[in-house]
Amino acid sequence: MEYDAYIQTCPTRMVLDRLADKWAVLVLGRLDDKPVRFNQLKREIDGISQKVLSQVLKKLERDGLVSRAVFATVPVTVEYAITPLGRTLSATVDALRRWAEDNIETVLAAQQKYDRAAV
Amino acid sequence: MEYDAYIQTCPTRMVLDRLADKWAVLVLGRLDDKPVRFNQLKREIDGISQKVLSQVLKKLERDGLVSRAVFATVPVTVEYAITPLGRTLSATVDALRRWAEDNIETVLAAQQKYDRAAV
DNA sequence: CGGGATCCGATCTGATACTG
DNA sequence: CAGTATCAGATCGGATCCCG
Repeated sequence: MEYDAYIQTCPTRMVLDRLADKWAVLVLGRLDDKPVRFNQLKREIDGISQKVLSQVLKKLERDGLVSRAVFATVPVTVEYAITPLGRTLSATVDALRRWAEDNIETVLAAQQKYDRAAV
Repeated sequence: MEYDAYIQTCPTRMVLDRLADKWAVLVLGRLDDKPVRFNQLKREIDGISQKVLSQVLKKLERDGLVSRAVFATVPVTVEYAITPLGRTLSATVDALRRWAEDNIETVLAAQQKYDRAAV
């Protein structure tokens, strides 16, 4: 209720709120290569429901990170593509991806140590 | 149920799941300067409840991103600090922060355009 | 001071069904 | 094909009370 207003005052929080949706990151990553259609995205992103995918795409489009193109074929074809703005964000997220891959071992080790101590 | 098992196979998803918690990022950012005590954190991070703060700190500690030091004062003092590992992640997140600040105008403009069109 | 335990309403999700 | 609408279940988050 007041959070929406508050969020506008903090850009970082806003962007993080978007990325907080892990699906958004996966969708963006998937679109980074080339435009993809709705059901193809659904098939390629393991575990996402069509409802959530549709919601995520709408948010990404609203933020100007993804574009939506409709082709008047029968049946209709809709292609989602990453925008130049989306691409710059994607590049930034890549740094995070690298961090994750580089440090996953360390994190997993820390978790195991923590869990053993907690018993 | 099976998601926990799945997540282990994808480092990026795991790290994103941690950062997906917007509070985690805020806590990490706040600890980046210097160690802080529990209630001080609660006061400084606007809007967080003590329950959520406690949960977030536990997760960050489990991941080895934050350390917890207890001092036997009366009453007891607990100080949370960022670890070297946490610091490297924090640096990566900073890139995201910069992207957010640099592009917030563009994103807000896109949102307004989208909302006008949707009417 | 630094939390844990509990209750409870708000939110999110998945599954299913339907449409242009 | 590309979605929207709906409903029931799971999860989350805040508020409150309590303890060492």
